[in-house]
Amino acid sequence: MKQDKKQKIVEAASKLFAEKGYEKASIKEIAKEAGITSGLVHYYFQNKEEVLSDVVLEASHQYTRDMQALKQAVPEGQLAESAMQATKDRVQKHPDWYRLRYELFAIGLRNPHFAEKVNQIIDNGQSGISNLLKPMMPNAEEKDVAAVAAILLACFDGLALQKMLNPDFDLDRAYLVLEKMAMSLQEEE
Amino acid sequence: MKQDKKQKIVEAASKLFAEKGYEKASIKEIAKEAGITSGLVHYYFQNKEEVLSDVVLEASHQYTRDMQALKQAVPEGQLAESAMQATKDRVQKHPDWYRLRYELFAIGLRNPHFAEKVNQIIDNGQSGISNLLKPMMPNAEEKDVAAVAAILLACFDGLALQKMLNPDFDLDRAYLVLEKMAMSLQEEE
DNA sequence: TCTTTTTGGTTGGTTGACCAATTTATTTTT
DNA sequence: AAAAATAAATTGGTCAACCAACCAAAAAGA
Repeated sequence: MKQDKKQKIVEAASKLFAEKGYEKASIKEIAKEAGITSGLVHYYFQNKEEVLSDVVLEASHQYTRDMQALKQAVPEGQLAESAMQATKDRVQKHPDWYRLRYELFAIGLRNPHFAEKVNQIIDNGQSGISNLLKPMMPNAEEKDVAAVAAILLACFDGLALQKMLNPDFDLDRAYLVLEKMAMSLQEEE
Repeated sequence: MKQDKKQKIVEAASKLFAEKGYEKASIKEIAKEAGITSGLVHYYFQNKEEVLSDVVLEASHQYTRDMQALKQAVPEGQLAESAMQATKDRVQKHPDWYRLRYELFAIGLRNPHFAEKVNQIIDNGQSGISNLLKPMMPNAEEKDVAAVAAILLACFDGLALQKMLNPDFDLDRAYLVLEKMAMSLQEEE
């Protein structure tokens, strides 16, 4: 029950942070979106920053959950291909997810107090990708696998950004080229 | 003279938008940073959004200028390598530049009114990279060159983000791997 | 009854927009 | 070239709107 309302607040905040940005999303609005009053937000959270903290935490878990769900739903041979496809589809299906992501990136960059927390979101994604990558690069050093994961993650976010800012952007072709680049790396090892 | 003060406002706004974000950087503060009073900001700009517009415009020009300067300063053979190095160095030398960039990305994503303008910043970077790439991929279709440029740009931004959020991130290794990936693409064509 | 949850309204402070008045620069007239 | 007139630049402050934080009291639940 308590968790219920708290969860609703985090969800409402995530949505509004993505839509209007952290600063412009007021606590009253968040409360309204969650179907409660503003006072209750302060009952569960000391201040707005604490709400943001929980939003960041939730965002970092979400990707891990999705990744593990995929891992269990798809045979190992097609895992890399499916992950790539799923990531590409996510741009169209959950633009708010990326909007929130970029909002949090910006907050992390300008607020050292949150940099570490926002970094967890990236780390989560990176280690998820690394796990998929390891079986495909058996001879590579762990650090190189991490580097490739970092690069792929950067591409996923960056290409999503370009597609969202410019609907004419050819996301499919970009992913085709990206796959080619990734594959070439595999053969070389 | 008129341009002098206007330019100062844009510079001050760029700095503060990068440091505190668009919403939290007040017009009074921007004016103070520029060494004037808030009323003058409204003399040159109708509202805060117009200031942001000019900041975006200036940001999109800056990269082009830097790119062209590099093109004239470095022999053609080392151009790709130098551009890569310069981009890597920029993370350490001008973190504010990336902070502003991500702030603008977030604004563009949540504000359709600015999406197109922010997209210009990306397009500028992309076409700059494309020009460097073309001589290296003579047999590739133009669309593929653009795709590679989009991927590289995404990597530059994403890796910079990771380095800034986490100083322990091994940027050098990531760039090493990235170069390897880019090179493999060249050989294949 | 006693505690937890929830409300609704208050408060001190900040902000963007706006403007009347003053100063500085430019042009015109003598 | 000095003086007068006009235009441009700049100030300082006002104002309504908004917000985060807070709290006393009501409602719900145990």
